[in-house]
Parts: sequence; structure tokens; C-alpha cells
Amino acid sequence: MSDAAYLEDLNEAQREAVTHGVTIDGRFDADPLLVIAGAGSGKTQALSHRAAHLILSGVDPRRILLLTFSRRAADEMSRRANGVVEAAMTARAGAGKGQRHGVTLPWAGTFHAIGARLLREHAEQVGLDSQFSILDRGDAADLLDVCRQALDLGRGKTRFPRKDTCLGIYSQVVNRRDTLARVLATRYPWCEPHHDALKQLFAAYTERKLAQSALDYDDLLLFWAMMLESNALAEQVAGRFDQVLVDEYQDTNLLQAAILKRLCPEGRGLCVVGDDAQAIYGFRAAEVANILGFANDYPGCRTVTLARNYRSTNAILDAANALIGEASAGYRKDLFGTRGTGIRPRHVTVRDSVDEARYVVEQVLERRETGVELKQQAVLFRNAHHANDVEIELIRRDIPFRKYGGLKFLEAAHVKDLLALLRLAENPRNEIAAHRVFQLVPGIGPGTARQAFEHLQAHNDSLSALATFRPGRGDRTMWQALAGQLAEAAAADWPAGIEPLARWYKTTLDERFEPPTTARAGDIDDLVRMGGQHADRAAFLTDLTLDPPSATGDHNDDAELDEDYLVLSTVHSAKGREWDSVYLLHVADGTFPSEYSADSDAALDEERRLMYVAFTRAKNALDVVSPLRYYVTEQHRHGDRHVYGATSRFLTPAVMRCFDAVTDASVPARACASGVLAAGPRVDLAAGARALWQ
DNA sequence: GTTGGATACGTTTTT
DNA sequence: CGTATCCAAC
Repeated sequence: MSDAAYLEDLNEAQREAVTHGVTIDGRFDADPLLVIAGAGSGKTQALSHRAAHLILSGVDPRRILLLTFSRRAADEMSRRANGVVEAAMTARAGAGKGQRHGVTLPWAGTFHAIGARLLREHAEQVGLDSQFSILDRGDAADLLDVCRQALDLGRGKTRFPRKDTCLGIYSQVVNRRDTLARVLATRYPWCEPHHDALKQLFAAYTERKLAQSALDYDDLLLFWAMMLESNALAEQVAGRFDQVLVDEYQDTNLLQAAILKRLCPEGRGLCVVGDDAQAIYGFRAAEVANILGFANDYPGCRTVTLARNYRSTNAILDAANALIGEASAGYRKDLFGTRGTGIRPRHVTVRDSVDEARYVVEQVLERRETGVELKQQAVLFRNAHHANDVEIELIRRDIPFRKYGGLKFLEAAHVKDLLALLRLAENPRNEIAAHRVFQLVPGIGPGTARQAFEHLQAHNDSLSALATFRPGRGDRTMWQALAGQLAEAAAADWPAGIEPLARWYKTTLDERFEPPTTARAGDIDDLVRMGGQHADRAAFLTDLTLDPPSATGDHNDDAELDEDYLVLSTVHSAKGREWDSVYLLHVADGTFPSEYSADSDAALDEERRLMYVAFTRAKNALDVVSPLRYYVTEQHRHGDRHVYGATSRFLTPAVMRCFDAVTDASVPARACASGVLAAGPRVDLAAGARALWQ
């Protein structure tokens, strides 16, 4: 096996990561494996090759559990492993045999998706309804709000935290396996007065979810972990897998670590891959300590470090190494390059975000002239709204783009409406869906909607009983139509069942939204089409909740796969991707790092790693742009909303030595105040002074 | 009970 | 600026 061609494409460290513990006859020794994989070091290749190598050494692919951070990563990993296996099998069988050896990894997916699947399969043993529905973030927040109102909380003097904040607190408590008091003290100090009310709220929330057979994202992990606390069940579930591979281990949380520990108590067959320098999900309760403490948690583990970078030029790697060198210690590994020096990254100072947008778009076009297509370039940013001006500029110039992160398809009101219709047809006990759906009928508000839901409960959750409900002031004809379509949809086969609902819903669009509603109607048609690609309604809803279309416009891909477009993405959504040229927007103190992380060293470190992720996406060209003046939307005091920012504190002299400082021609002389700029050609004091009050 | 208008307020990143 | 909440009028 060691002479296999696919192993020869790998460097020594990668080969060790791939072959560790695998003997020629397919037996394994027990040492757990930790792979520290630097940015651009071929991590995906190592992990997919390891999966392939295991299969080729005799492991049943159905007994490999591959846990990733996103669905996209799981698919990519599976596809590449399959490619390696196929090539090797063909070579083994000899040329010309023509037999295909397609392998899939049926247990490749995100923690959440795998959790959902295992819970459905073992539902009966743990007292769940196997048809449970999954609440997305918005649904969960709405349900919390319902509970809050039912308990009549938040009437006191100090304002009760809003529903999203409540959900955030709940999520932290669950995922950190911590107490409410400690989470409040460390992360939500301004909510501490509401400790007792929150505790009551979360208890009620839990009850409601159980009553409705609904699980939120956190429950998928929590229930999975609780299921494994039973020795008998743990044995059963763990017994399904021989090998457990985990990607992006630096972004797992304590609950996920606990799940792994129960699946592989001694670490036998366990392999985790990650890079502590790229840990950027602390806000979601990810715990870098998982990867830093792996050797303690799994004594005798083997550690392999991949530091050879195949992606970026040395000029870019120097900047990245300098940046991360100022972080507090983790696994130290300076990335070393393989691609030559390249051009130095640029730090560009511009006047404001409008100039920033213009500068970036012009650079993108210039770069395209030199043969780098739009798809090979990306504009990255800390917050979704930082790209607003770039979007406007791109639309103005008719340049195609896709934006990842920020406003999502599933958050649009009309999409939520149709999904609520489907969810209600799927599960008539789903109160949130019912509440939303009933209020689509004009004249029905919260009160009547609640009565209708009670009517439904009183009639055995049978949707056909809705026809006998009198909707008060509500539009009778429309109510009858809705009741009929719901009953029909619930009874119909999939995907036929989606059509009556979509048809009915489209008749409400003009009333509900400002015309023209054609774009919304188009989205509804898209949903119907997507529904047709799933086996049944439950699969459709689960998939959509766990793996929503990630880019605006992403849901109608196939047709335009060949099209060239520029990528706009939050740095978070850019994880794992790479482009020839990267432009990083709005690098100023207060936005990057975010002002809200300024008072904690840990948060600042995370922001620095986030910038490191941004730098290391670039292969050949990196432009970091800092506006001198930018617009602040969430200003506490009223008044001038333009703010003069200092250059990001991460761009220290050591880091700046790796950059060429450039001043955009339109920048006023004040630019020199930042201290890192080359002297401009001319000083225009008047323009600078006027700009202050503009 | 519903609806629309007025008002106050504000943390960003996502499975 | 957008959204949540409150209040007054149907």
C-alpha cells in the first residue's frame, strides 16, 4: 500500500497524517492523531486522502464518521476521497477494465446534521418523535418570545434582553456546558439582573419545544451528548463507527468535544485536524482549548504539523506570519512557502468608504485586464454591511457578484412565510409556524391566531378541523382557502404537496408587500423547485434549516455555473477558501478589530486570528484598505455619524514592514496622521479641514 | 382584537 | 437605518 501513487503526491508530513496507524493489512494501532494544519497546507487533501487510504486499507466507508464544519466541506471531502479511491482501484484492477468503484461517505456531515440523523434513528430509545422538526435561529427566537409573553416577563424597570440576546445566552450556556450565572457574568454582564427570569424563561422554552417535537440547533448537539451519557446507548452509537475524522477542530465547542469523548473514549480511531491560529468562532462558544489540550485529553496522541504552504507567495506569508506572531502562544508554526517571493501586499489608505469602494472596484477591473478573472478575486470584510458601498458600485458598473454572509435567503419574510406553511403541514403542533401562517389572513392578528391554534389542538391536531374555525374579523373566504390548501398539502404526496401552498401564498403577496412582488414570487418558485429535488417534505425542511443557501442568488446556481462573478464575503464565510487576489475592506480600529472586543484580550486575539484568516486566503495579491473616515450606524449619541478612525491596532510596525503603503490619490493630507504612510506628494489642508465637517 | 403611526434604541461574525 | 415596542384609533 505504501507504494500507492496517491501517497506520492504528498509531502512527508502529509503522508504521515494520512497513513498514521494504518497497517498494510488494514489493522490499526490505537493512537489518536492530532494534525495541526496551517493555512494553505493541504489540509483538505490530507483529510480526504486519509479517508481514501482507510477505505483502500479495508475500512468499510459506512463505518467512517467524518465531521466537518459546513456541508460544503463535507461534500468536498467526500468527493475528493472518492476520486482517490476510484483512481487507485482502477490502477489496481489494471487499465481498461472500465469498472467504476464509486464510494460515498454516508456519514460525512456537520455535527448538527449528523446529530439530527442519529437522533432520528434512535428516536424511540430516547423518547423523541422521529419526525421532530428543527427550528432555525429565527423560529427559536420567536418561540422564546412566545414564552416570555406567556410568563409576562420583562415588566420591570430595566429592559429585558431582546429575544436574539436571550437565544444567544441560552446557546452559550448549552454549548459551553456552563451555568447561566457564569455565562451572564463573563459575556452578558448587563443582563445579570435578569438571571432568575431568564432561568424561568429557558425552562419554559424547553417545555414548549418538547411539547411541539421541535429541536433547535443547540438541542441537536445537547440531545446527542445526553444520549451518549447512557453507557448502553453510547456503546451502540459508537459501535457504528470504526474511524472518526474531525475537520476544523479548533472551532468545536465543549459539547462537541464531550460527544467525541463518548464516541472514542480512548481516542482509538480518532483523528482531528485543525489550526489554532484560525480559531474564529469563539462567539459561537467554540473553545480553542479543545485543540490546545488535545494531547492532555487523549494521552499518547501523535501530533503532526503541516506548515508547508502551497497557496500564497512568500510576500503574503511574511505578512501573515508577522501578524500572527503577535498573538499569545498556541502551537507555533511559521508557514513556509513554496511559490517564490511575489509582489508585496499593499496597505491602501482612502478617504472614506465611497472611495474605498471605487478603489477596490477599479483594482478588480485592472486585475481582470491582466487576465485574472473575477472568480479568482474576492472582497472580504468584517461585517456584512461594510460591503454596502462596494455593492452599489458593482451594480452601478454592471459587474456580476455574489455575496456570502450577511442577509440570507431564509431570513426574507416571504421565504419564512412559505416555510412556515410547509412546517405547519408537516407538524400541526408547530406553534410558531401556525402563529405566522394564520396571521397571513387579513384581519387576523395575534389574538385570533392563538384561538385558531387552540381550536386546532382541541381537534386532535387535525388540519382539516381548521375549516370549522370562525376567524373573527378575519377574511372568511381567505381563511377557508387557507384551511383547504393546508389539509390538501398535508395529505398530498411530495413534492406535489408544496404547490397548493405556494399557489395560495402567491395570492397574498400583493396585499402583504409593496409591489412589485415579482422578485418574491420568483423566490417562491425557486423554493418549489428546490423542494422537488428532495425525497420528502421532512428531508427538504431539515436540509434547508441545516444547510441554507449561503449566498444571495446561490439558490439558482446550476444555470450560471460558468458565469464569471466577483465574490463578496465576510471573513467568517471565507474560511477554507482561496483566491488569486484578496481585498480586505474597512481595516480600522473599531471595525477590525471590532470595538466590542476591545476590552478582552481573548476577544482581541480572536479578531487578530480573523484577520490572519483573511490574509491567508490570498494567493498572489493582497490589498488591505483603511478608510480614514467612516460611517457609524450604531452611534449612541446623536450628531455627526462620520467618525475618524485610527488604523487598526493589528497593523503594527512589524506587520507594516511587510506592506507597501499606498495613498489613494483622493485622500487628503490628514492621511499622514496614521504614521504608517509614505509622504504624499502634496498637502491640502483646506480639503482636510472641510472634510471634518462635511 | 387589529392596525398603523410614533418613538426609542442599538454588538458583529454562523451551524 | 432598521427594528422592536408602545399607544391610539378603528
